[in-house]
Amino acid sequence: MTKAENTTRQKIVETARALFHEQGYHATGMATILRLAGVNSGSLYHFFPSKEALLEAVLESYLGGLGPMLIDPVEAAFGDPVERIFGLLDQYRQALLMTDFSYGCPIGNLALEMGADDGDVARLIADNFAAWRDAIEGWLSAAFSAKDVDISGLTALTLAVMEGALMQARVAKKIEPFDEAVAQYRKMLGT
Amino acid sequence: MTKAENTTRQKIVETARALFHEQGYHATGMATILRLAGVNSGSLYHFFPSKEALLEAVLESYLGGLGPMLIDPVEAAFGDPVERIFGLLDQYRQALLMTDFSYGCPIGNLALEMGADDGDVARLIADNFAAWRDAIEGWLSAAFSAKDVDISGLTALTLAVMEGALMQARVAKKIEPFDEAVAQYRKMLGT
DNA sequence: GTCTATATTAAGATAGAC
DNA sequence: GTCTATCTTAATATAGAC
Repeated sequence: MTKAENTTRQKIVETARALFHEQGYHATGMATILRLAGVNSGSLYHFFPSKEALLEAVLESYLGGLGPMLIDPVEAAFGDPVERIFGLLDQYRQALLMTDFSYGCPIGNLALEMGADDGDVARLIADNFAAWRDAIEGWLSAAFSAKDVDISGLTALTLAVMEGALMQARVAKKIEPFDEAVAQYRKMLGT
Repeated sequence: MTKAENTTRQKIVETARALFHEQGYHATGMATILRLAGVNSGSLYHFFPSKEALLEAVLESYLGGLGPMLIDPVEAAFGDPVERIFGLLDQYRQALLMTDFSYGCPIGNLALEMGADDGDVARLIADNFAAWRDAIEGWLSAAFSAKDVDISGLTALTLAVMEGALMQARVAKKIEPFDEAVAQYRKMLGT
């Protein structure tokens, strides 16, 4: 994973990632992935023994991309830990607005669609959530460690607001529920 | 809908509701619904022209059941409007514990799985969310109307906590994230 | 690693007698 | 309204040459 990846494999994972995100896992057929990736069946199954294995690779790519794609840019843009949290929330907000409210959290979507799952997929989803938790918990610790604050609880609430506010705005096809929930959360943080 | 429903139709909707909830919509095959409902293909398609139409009936049943199945019992059990909110949250908590953390919000699950949808299904999901919003907003109004509180924003935050806390506990397969998020929310309400 | 062709099963849905 | 039988297409996956 450290050196440059095989181009074909990479193209397959990126195409699958986009389609799983837009349509969901079960609603996406292998044939569609093959067509959009411009790859033949034999190549895909050379790299991945099954559709589920491909999903696992997608989840690994989310895990690997969390830092470089989301956390690092936000940390570079904002020095204050609390503003980093709102910077992250604003990323979601912008994604909602740019996609006419069709954007959903890729991990949250898969988490709810794959609910019953109990194998590597479930573990990778949990790993992704744990990585998000760690980043947010780090910021909250930096901001509130000296005070009498339940950092772990505040982290759980923060993630709940992110996922729950996104879900509501997407369903209602308007930004208000997201903005309102975030505003209440900000007020609660007391900053 | 006011008189007693056809038994076969009812059985189909109930079976589909359970399977869609446990497995998701796309992961559930018509053959499985037919087998578990003990009904033949011809009967199902007599009542519902398509799988999507069946999903719409399921979503209508959730809408119709929200009051009798969830809101009314909670209102009967708790007089205080704030305790009604926590009574509702405790329903989710109990469901999580009783299902070994496989329980998910049926509407939330479908909302994220059906994201791209744009027809009757999306509208019915939005209607369900709106009905939840109305119930919670009513309780929050009763509790805080006299004070300087953004009732609409607090409603959005409440729903976000419900959905987001449930999602986290389900993914982590433990109750802590749910309890922590709810505790922070309660602290925030200042009651 | 990639190609074409194809196997196999399941999907959603329909036909037409009763 | 219900039955059995079946259609059609799509699904995931494989075979075997190159």
